[in-house]
Amino acid sequence: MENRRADTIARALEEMILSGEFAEGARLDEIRLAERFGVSRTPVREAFQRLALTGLIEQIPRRGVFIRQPGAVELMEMFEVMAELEALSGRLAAVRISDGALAQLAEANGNCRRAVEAGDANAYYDENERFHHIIYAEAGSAFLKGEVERLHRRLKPYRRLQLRLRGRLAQSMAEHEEIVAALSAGDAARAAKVLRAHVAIQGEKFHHLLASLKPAAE
Amino acid sequence: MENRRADTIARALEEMILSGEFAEGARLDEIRLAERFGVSRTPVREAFQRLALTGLIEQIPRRGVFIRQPGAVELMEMFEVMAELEALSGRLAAVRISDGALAQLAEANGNCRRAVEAGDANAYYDENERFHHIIYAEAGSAFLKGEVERLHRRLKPYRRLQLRLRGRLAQSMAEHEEIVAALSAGDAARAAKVLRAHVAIQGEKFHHLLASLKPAAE
DNA sequence: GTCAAGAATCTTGTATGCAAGGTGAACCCG
DNA sequence: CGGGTTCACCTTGCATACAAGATTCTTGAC
Repeated sequence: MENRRADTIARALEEMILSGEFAEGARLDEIRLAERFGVSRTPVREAFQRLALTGLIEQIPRRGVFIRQPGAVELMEMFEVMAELEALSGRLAAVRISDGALAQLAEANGNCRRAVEAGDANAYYDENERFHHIIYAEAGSAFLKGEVERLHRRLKPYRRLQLRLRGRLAQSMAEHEEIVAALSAGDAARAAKVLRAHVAIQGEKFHHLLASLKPAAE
Repeated sequence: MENRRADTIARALEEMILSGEFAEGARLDEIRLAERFGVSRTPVREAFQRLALTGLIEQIPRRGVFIRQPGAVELMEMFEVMAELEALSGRLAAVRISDGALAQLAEANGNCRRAVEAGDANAYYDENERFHHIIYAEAGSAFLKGEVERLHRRLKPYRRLQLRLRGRLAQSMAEHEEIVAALSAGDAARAAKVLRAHVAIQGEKFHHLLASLKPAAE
């Protein structure tokens, strides 16, 4: 579906940006990146086009492309939209999920619990990823899956960050239990409600985190 | 924010595709399009990149780009997601909308009513556009606005089509009245519910339309 | 006559060259 | 000495040339 090198570069760049390799507002030098990847400017420029569409970078004509980290307000907005899409996923998955997927969900959740007990935020994070992706898939809507996964990727680093908040792991775990219960019961409304809250609270937590870090921000 | 010519071409191509200028599955010839627009292949290829991201075309490596019209199932899925985003817009707008915007909404709705009485589907369509865009804007979330407008554009031709269904205009009009009432009352839950139904029913109507047109489809 | 293999051609993907626009610095004038 | 203007350099945007892969047509063999 994708160009060979341009695709590779786009993914690599996305990874680099999301992992915080570049400072906010920094300019991305086409030539330097091309040299770094061992290609010409063309595939780098194509990668820029894609990342600009997803909002990771901003292209200013005749000026260049710049790293664009969303501010606290925009992040809240993104989590807000994410919450709705997750809620929809849950509502659909509640009536469509297979027994096998339910078992996988329980397994991922078990791994999550063990990670919480071990205080291993990274392990929790990984299994949490798996947990949510199962729900996306079981919603049975290819389009929704694409949209929600796109936003999921975009919010990845921020979700990870807020997991560090004290007590958030345990709370998140409890929410997961509720989600599994609702899905197992086939209770669409409850699954939607719980998932919406589960995601929305992440946005709020993150907002708190930001506010405590830089009081004069935004 | 955009490249000069590549942006122009992307918009022109989007318009051409959405207006049904190309057949389903047709290949888009870079060279021919470049000649048609009077530019080289480069900006055309950049435009392709963008359209591929929005799902309008599909790029197959070393094969070319092809028109990709969503099938009935995918359209339903898209309307389903759209319904959630509209519902969120309504829920937020209900508590944030200004008096001025409410007046504009009432005005657009009045124009809609006159269009219905005149049986003018096109006029209704235009004012309907305005009506929804006001709600998107009044939700007060730049990110949500971007997402919902993107989907709105994508679904444009299909929404237009289903308006031709007998009785749909009057029904849609009644739904608009309810939406205005909910927003005026500041009733977030009701606004969300009505808007969700208003959009979801469009997907269903469209499905019926397709089913009646080609019984052996999908 | 049909099927398969190979070559020619066409198309995409990448590299590089060139032009236009913008930024920054230096120089001139007040 | 400060501010404004101009010039030079740098970066992006576009065009074109080149390479690699895919398709199709032709040719040959069975």
